[in-house]
Amino acid sequence: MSKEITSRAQDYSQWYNDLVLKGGLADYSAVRGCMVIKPYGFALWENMRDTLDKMFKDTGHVNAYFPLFIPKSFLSKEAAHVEGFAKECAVVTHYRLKNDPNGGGVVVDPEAKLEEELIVRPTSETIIWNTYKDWIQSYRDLPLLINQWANVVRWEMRTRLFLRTAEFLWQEGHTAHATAEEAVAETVQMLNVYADFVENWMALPVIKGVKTISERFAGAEDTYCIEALMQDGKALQAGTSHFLGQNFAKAFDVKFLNKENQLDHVWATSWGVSTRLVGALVMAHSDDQGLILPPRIAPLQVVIVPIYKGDEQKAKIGARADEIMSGLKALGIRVKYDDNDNQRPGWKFAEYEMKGVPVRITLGARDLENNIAEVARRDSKEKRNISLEGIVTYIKELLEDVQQSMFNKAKSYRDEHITPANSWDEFEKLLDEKGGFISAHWDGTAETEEAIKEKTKATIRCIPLDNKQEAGKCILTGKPSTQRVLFARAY
RNA sequence: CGGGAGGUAGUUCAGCCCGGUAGAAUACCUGGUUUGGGACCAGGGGGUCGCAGGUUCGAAUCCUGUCCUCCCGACCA
Repeated sequence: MSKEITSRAQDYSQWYNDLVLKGGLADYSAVRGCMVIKPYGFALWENMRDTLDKMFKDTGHVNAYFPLFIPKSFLSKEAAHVEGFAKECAVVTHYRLKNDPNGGGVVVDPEAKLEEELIVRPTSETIIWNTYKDWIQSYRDLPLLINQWANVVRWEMRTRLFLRTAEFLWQEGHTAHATAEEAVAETVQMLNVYADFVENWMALPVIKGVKTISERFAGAEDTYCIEALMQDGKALQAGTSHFLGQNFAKAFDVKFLNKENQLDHVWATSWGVSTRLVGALVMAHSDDQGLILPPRIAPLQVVIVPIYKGDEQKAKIGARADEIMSGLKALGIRVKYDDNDNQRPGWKFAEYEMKGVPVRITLGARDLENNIAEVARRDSKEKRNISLEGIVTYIKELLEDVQQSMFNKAKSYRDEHITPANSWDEFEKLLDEKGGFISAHWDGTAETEEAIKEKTKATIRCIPLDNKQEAGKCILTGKPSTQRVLFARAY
């Protein structure tokens, strides 16, 4: 069968690709580094997007949209920012094509060169702050709490479906505040929103923390992050929230009059999550049979597969399935009845397992006689015969249970893979043999961080929030340290 | 951007070394039998061999260029 999946043990990377492609989430495209998100994958993203969007609005944010193109000069206004993004920007230099005089189709019209080149946004801080300058005059205009859903382009050398593509979809929040304290509070609030979403909707436990200076967003004073752990023991940054200080306000001259009638630069934040979350979801939960999607964001939560001989049985089962469906739909459950004659039940079972549908109901003629249905859950593969009387309630509870089980499973895996290391030998051994997060002392210097990365490929993923303070010695240099930080190899 | 592998039917691949009418399995269409874990029989349709040049009487096959993908590295969300 062409739909077989490479096992995790055999080739983890290929397993991931197989899931994305054969699970129907995305396809490669004709454009280097760019993917086509297919309807099933997009439905998943839409569920994530809609949930997050509501959470943003519940915390007082509104949506807006800023241009795809950014004048080149904008990007150079904030030194650290341009440093961070210059190497991966797509640049528009011309605005017109013409027929090739040599007959080779169309060519760029050399006459149509832009006065100032346009950058395809890798992120929107610059164009947004250039705009905020006009929107903000006094403290009464603050805070300004805006989010945008958009695509961005970062010209990556090496791409992977969802995890790193040249173009990706995301949201970016950009807020302006009167005080540093308020901006920091916003940064932390949005980090908590992300953690809440990823844990409670994606069933994926995260560690909240702060990035070291070298891992910080280009142009930020502080970068907060949520870090998740994948099944191969590698960490994945699932979201970031930045306290930008007054860096962009100064670069774009955004000032406001405070209550004391004094002019001051505003304080900023930005925060984002992207379609990378889809990749995280796939890698964290799925198995060798296919995707396993958490019920709360699964495009399809329940599928009903009928088993029948002849039209008469099919009609009877169909009628009963309709009742179950309307019961489920009344509770807001996303359900599909698959009575397609072209595939046999066994094929459908395998297919919906591949696609990670959380719950399957099998309804056959034999079941109708006994007034039951077979209910199978995707996460544990457990099957159980359930009386048709209370099946709707049972399914509702089962979906909650699957959601919770998925989180618990991922959490115990994660917790088992946060390991303290107290010597360099132990540190290297853990990285190579166990993987996951390694909690170790670090002397706080960028040099040591870089040296460790050089030697082991492991980076400091974060300094956990509310980290325990304890005296110790740096894992590499032996210099004094006040706390442990989390190291890991990462995506 | 460096190293390696690859691109032939919707999909997975054979054919290429040694140039001579483009193949298999699966999927698809029709009819029939089936249906509790990826059904079976019979018939049928489908490919500018990634793209562009070149060599040749003749190119999927040889040569050059180019695009895309995968894996490994450097860089990064």
